Amino acid sequence: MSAYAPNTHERASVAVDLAVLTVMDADLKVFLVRRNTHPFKNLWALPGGFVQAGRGAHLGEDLAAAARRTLRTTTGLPNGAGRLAQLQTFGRSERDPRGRTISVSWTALVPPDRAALIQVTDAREGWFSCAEEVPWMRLAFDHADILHAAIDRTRADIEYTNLAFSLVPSTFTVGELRDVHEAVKGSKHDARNFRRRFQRLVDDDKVEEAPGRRHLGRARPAKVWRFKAGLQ
Amino acid sequence: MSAYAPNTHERASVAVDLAVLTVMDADLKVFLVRRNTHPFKNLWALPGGFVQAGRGAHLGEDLAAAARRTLRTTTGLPNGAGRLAQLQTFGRSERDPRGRTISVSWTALVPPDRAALIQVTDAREGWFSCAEEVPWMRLAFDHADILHAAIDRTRADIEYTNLAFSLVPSTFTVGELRDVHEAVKGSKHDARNFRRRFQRLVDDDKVEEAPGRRHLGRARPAKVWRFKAGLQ
DNA sequence: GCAATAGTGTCTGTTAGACAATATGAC
DNA sequence: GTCATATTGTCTAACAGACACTATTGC
Repeated sequence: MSAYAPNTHERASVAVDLAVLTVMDADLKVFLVRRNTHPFKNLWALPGGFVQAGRGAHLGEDLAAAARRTLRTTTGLPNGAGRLAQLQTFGRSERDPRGRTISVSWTALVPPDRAALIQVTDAREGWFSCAEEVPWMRLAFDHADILHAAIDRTRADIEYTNLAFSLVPSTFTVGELRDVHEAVKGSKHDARNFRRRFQRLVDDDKVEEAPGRRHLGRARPAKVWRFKAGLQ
Repeated sequence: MSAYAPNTHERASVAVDLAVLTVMDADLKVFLVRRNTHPFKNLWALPGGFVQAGRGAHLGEDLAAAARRTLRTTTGLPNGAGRLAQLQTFGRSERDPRGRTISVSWTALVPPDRAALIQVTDAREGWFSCAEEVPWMRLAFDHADILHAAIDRTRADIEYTNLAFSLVPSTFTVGELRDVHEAVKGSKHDARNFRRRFQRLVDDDKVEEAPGRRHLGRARPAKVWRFKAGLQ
């Protein structure tokens, strides 16, 4: 940034776009909204919004603040209900026919109990299966690229981060945690080997037993656990 | 991006800023330029530039194209001489006193033989040690944050990617490759264990022997190798 | 001979992957 | 009793870390 040369560069609109992900029914799902305005009217899109301008004494919004606000206003979830992480910035000059728009994309991981609270008021928003539905959908702008990047990143990160704990309720069973791994990876885990890795987290005091048991269907009830270490 | 509301968002300048890294003398170094204009005049900064506007039939520059151009014009290296990877986008509203500026930051890994070709014409640009010098320097804008993010990312990625091969010449010795790992990690490796990991790359046909030998000082000459698998 | 780096092999502990049997509760 | 899931243990292969010696050159 050696010189300020307003003639040689245009100023661009800056948007944040969110890949809001959750795991429901052992399936990775993304929250999409249907556009009701030009361009790409009636196509499904990632929820997003423009970074707010500063007015008066205000200096304008942080990128992270814009992402938080967008998650809040498009899903109705309170701040902090999802884990936001900056993903990648997309800026192809033709990506928005209205004019030069830079999209700073984020992943937002939402636990399923929070996701269930999102009021799907009409047919203009909803959850879609990343494995079954999304590959057949045409998304607005370059949102298909963004979504694929988000899924790839999540898939890579779940191996060596605590990200999976952002996709289960605050207390959970080993089976629920395994479902999250399997939904994100798209492949099955050996339940015994998974349990052994989980046991190491217990031994390392990353996870503790929570009161109660939980059982679905007519199976044996499972112990309930809570993640202790700080998220991240 | 549900609606286009020009009144509620400002248009921002979009810059690319580059953490140009190389390993020289077994030390991780970054290329910095000294600003000769307001703001932060005379402070050291990452090389950067604004994303070019479209004019006439041109639609304006891609973000990656802007990064390539900035690397070329600030270092004199031809396109393709460095490995560019998008890092993170910084957008604190007060990060540039001239007005709202979004910085899409990149790491550029340059092999040392290319880095040596960069003409350091005057005292307004040069290579600085990330371990010895950078921690004591005040950089322009939030470039210290960007540089730390670049170093952290490089340090994390070198463990499980082929990134190190972008920091050695096209043919190299095992010792040179080990120097790169040690410079990036900031810690020593056991030469025997490192050689064993390297041997696996040879067995997997990722690396092949190149003609000749290379020796520095009065030590035994080392075999010379070439990375076979495509970069990345 | 001395200094300096290149190059090789062993032992041990950790981890992942493959694999089967028993336990518990709903129905 | 049947069904469905929870829970536990063994064997093997791959890999990392610690560690010592010989080989080859310049001086």
